Amino acid sequence: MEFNPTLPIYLQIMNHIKKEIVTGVLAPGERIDSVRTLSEKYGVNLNTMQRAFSELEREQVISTQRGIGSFVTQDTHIISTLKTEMSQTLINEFTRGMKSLGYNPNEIIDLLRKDLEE
Amino acid sequence: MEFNPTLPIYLQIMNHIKKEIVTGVLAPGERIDSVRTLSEKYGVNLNTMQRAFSELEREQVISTQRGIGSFVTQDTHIISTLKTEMSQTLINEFTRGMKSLGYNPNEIIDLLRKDLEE
Amino acid sequence: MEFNPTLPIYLQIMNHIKKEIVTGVLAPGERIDSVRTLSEKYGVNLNTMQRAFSELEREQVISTQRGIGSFVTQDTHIISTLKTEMSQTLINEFTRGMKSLGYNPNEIIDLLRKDLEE
Amino acid sequence: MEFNPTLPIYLQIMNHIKKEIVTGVLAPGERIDSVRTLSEKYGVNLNTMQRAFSELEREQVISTQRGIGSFVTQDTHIISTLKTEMSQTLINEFTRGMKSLGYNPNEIIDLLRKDLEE
DNA sequence: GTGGTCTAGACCACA
DNA sequence: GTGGTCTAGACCACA
Repeated sequence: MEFNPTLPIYLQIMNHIKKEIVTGVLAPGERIDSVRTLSEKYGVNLNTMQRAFSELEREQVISTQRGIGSFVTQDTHIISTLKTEMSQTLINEFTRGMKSLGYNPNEIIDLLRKDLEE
Repeated sequence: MEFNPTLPIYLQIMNHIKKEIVTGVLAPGERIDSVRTLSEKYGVNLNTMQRAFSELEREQVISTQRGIGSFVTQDTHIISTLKTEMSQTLINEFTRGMKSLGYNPNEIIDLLRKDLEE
Repeated sequence: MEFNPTLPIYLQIMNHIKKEIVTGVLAPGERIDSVRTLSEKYGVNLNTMQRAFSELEREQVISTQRGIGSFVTQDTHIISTLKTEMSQTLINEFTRGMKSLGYNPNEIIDLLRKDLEE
Repeated sequence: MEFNPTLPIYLQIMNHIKKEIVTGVLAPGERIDSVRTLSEKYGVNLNTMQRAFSELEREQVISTQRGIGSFVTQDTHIISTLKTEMSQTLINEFTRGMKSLGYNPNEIIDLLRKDLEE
């Protein structure tokens, strides 16, 4: 059995920023705090924050302009795709876990519905 | 922002054993491998495995008889409660995540249903 | 006027490795020296070499297996595309330079032909 | 492997001025801005600009008269030789690069011709 | 100020 | 052994 290692910090930061974009905390086109500012805010090394940013840029979620700063994408299609991807990941983790406990699809939906109706 | 630390290994082991009990891999009343055997099998320190066992015993999921061994509880009520607890944890994580993405209960159920119908 | 900065070392290393792949010095599927070995061979920091590798992997030119090593892609289509891209870059630099000196296409071709016939 | 260091700034400036002479932006015999003026325009140290000028003078591309200023050579033979030298440098870089990618002379000419015909 | 690159060195998971 | 992550800190180009 292999034990769960911690999700790398840069990935946790990426997820956090993505969530802020998907939920509108960070609006399309909005300027994001500088890597310096955020590295202090998150309490991580500058390089770690830069890695998060460069990966987010590679995924076209943000765009960076040297000497100016980084900005949330203005492409709402990318943002909606992001939301779908992130929800799909949650769904997959959930259904995989429930199935490994022995629940079938109908039971999973019933349990979820009961929980949400409370 | 705080980062997710790794879940302590003894808790990961506990969850793994609980899952085996809930899904019937380990039957009610069945003898469990010794702490020593399992610590080698999982590649963890003996103390770590002992901690997992003592916690499981405290939760009445297993019972240990000195000089004889450890056994899965025969109380099926405890086992079914265990299953409910574990599924509830998954449900909570899932709904919390989906809500933080901005989905409302109806949307969550719809997305899950579509996913499970595939 | 802006002055040419040095091409980042990790890009120079990427180009060097790409050239070895395109020319067959590194065969498809062949194992590449470890990042440690190469960082010593090239006299650069381990992190710089890792950056070169991770970018090459992102471009699917090499594939990396944790704990084992990195390998040249076996996809010959990727390799031939790589060759085309690299030659196109050289062609663009050349024609841009010649045109800025005042040569027209026919003159450029003539000069090149005379040079190559020597 | 040795890495490409940045071309010294005075050489970059020399090339830039040579290109302006070869392409006629600076006509034969035309007066060139003073070292002082140009060092500010290029944003470089006065000494750097002086070095560029003294090298250009050594190559007889410009001539300087104390107290009056610097002038582009009136010798069109020198200018045409300059053009040939600069194009030869581009040709050498290009053919060396293409050959190191594995192309033979005929292929190089074909690729260039196709590119220029577009 | 801003982001980009690089070094030096540590610790980790995996095989 | 192998690659992956992270920190601390330096220097750079660009605006």
